[in-house]
Amino acid sequence: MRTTYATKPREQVSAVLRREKRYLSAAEIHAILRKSRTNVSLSTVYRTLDLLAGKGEASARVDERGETTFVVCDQSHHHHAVCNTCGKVEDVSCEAIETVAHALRSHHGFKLADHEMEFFGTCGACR
Amino acid sequence: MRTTYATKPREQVSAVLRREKRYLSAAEIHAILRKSRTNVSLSTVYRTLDLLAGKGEASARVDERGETTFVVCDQSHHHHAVCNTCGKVEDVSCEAIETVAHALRSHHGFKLADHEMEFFGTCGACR
DNA sequence: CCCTAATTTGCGAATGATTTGCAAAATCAT
DNA sequence: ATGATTTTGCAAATCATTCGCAAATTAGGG
Ligand SMILES: [Zn+2]
Ligand SMILES: [Zn+2]
Ligand SMILES: [Zn+2]
Ligand SMILES: [Zn+2]
Repeated sequence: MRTTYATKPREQVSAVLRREKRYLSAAEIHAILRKSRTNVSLSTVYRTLDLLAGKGEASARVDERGETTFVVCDQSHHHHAVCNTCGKVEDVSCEAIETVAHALRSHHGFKLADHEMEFFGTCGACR
Repeated sequence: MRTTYATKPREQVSAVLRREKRYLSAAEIHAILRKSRTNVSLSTVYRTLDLLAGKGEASARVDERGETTFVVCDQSHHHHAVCNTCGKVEDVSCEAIETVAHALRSHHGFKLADHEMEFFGTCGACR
């Protein structure tokens, strides 16, 4: 039978993501856990991140250095506004896509199936 | 003095991108060149791609396998519509962002500075 | 509780894409 | 052509991520 265990290491990785609310790499999460004397192996961090991403509880993004980073994430369709200063990520609802879909179809003959969107700027707290 | 030479290998890598008009990894470009008996080392393909991306003549994207891929690209701000069937990439002008910027500011207190957007679907030729 | 089966962990080794160092080859301005 | 400068190719080094496997944990009865 294929069940998934709720283990301590998994909860600890997940807790870091929920607390930080910003994109973190496996190595960063591993370092954060270490600092609080919580020993979770890097492999387990990687495996847990894959798990969370698979369940849609986290979403991934490759940063400029080529490292894959993760952030806790709403299950429903939405996009991310990332603060350039503090790194915090806010969920943003997806509107205006209907308009774009229509323009794509009529101007390019392109039938839109999916899309990705991400915003960068300065969040309210950092201004 | 810091000049850039227009060399044969660079032109050959660039030509592949201009001809294919789809996202290609360094390895794929290397393979395509090989097939046409054009010998350019993989290192040079990598270095040329970095160069093109730096000049804004190509834009990069990490595919689902984690490989960085490149496509020839207009210098001006725009987005990409990628065909799920043939892979061809079309440049799409950026509209509707004014609306989004305004909503981000009023609903989230977020000051938009930059954004990324990418579309996936079926192009006119593939329907 | 205690036991067993199923799943997960941690470690170190393997992988695979990208980078780097350096001598030889190519390019460019004179 | 000539010499200074930049680029190339190759092999070795990096570095994030994945894997294999024995030991440790978890879930669920009995
Ligand atoms: Zn902020
Ligand atoms: Zn959307
Ligand atoms: Zn197509
Ligand atoms: Zn835009």
